[in-house]
Amino acid sequence: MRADARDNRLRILTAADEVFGQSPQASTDAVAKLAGVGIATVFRHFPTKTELLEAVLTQRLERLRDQALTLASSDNAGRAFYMFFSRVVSESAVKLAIGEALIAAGGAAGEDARKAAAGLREAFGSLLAEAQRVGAVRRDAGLPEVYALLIGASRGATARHLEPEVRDRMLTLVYDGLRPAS
Amino acid sequence: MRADARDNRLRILTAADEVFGQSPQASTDAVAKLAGVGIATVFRHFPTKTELLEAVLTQRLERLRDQALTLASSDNAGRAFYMFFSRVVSESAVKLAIGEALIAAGGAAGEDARKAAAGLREAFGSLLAEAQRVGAVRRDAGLPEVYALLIGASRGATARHLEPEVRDRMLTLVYDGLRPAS
DNA sequence: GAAAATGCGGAGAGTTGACTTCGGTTACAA
DNA sequence: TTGTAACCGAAGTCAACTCTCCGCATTTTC
Repeated sequence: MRADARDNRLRILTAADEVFGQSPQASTDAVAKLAGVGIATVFRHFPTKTELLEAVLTQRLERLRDQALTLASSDNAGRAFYMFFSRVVSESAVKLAIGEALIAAGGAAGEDARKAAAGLREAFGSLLAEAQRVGAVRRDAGLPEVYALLIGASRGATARHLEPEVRDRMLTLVYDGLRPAS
Repeated sequence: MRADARDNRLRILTAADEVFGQSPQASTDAVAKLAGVGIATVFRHFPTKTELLEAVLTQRLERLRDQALTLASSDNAGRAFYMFFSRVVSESAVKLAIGEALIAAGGAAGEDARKAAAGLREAFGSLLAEAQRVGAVRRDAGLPEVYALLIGASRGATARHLEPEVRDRMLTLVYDGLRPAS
């Protein structure tokens, strides 16, 4: 692979992350413009728009998974769990919007994105299990519902440009529901 | 207004609710087909697609507000609050998707929809206040964060066709966070 | 330093969807 | 019953967007 090609691919991915982050239904033109390349170049690297969206989504999911894995090796499992939860809610809102655009556009998510999503879910599961083991999260809470709550909280926070204080108070409510009954 | 015109308008609204409920980005053609009228008829009643979406959304929001008001006159404020919360989460998933499509399409929501949304929020606020008065919901929870939680839970439930049992377990977590510390 | 191969960019083909036009039809009043 | 005004639907316009073709530039290799 030629050096300029690899370079362009990276530039396109970065630009796509930025553009789709702001509006997941932006046109491919917009991505090309921001990346400073022609439209054809974008389509050469990512034959369809769906594949481009998927690449961006996969990248974001993997980044989150890595953060979860890093936190999992922390010595305070409870803190790690709640910290990751908060981080996802405040930062990853965009990712979910992209995932939805992808599903809406291409029907089903591609193999890579699916695998990345499963990886993230698994990493989050480890975090949850550890937090439950040390008594920071109630034991009767299963991964499916906690994960749903994570996604919901993220999307609720995105929906209307929630102010940080309101978001934090909302998370307080969520966390109080997750803690073991004292 | 001629009788057939009023009739058609109603048929179009019903069809639009159905079509946009399944896929908010459906074409106007699809709505016309389901309503059994020509495309021009749809555009005569709703000059732009945005207005059609807004009409559907407004209708749904008002329906929800009416349900909230009905429940508010119940004699068990706590039960009324949690029942409404659950109902919104299980039923209104679609409405949020429509609202999002509207915002994505038209930029800002129209006047009618905005007013209907405010009405719903206010009705929900009454429900919350009553529930707090009788001690069914903790007093330090404000309307903004509880409303954000409502929206988030709804959207989390929509995101991935959540199974009913998982959804209920998620709501258990949310409700435990909302109850006063025992 | 030049040939060969590979990547690049802009113009355009093809499709999709919002919105309009116009001839024919139907509801309502006299 | 009949005139007319409003309404209806099919076909058409127009803009936007995804994806392709082809001449040109750049990198690589000897």
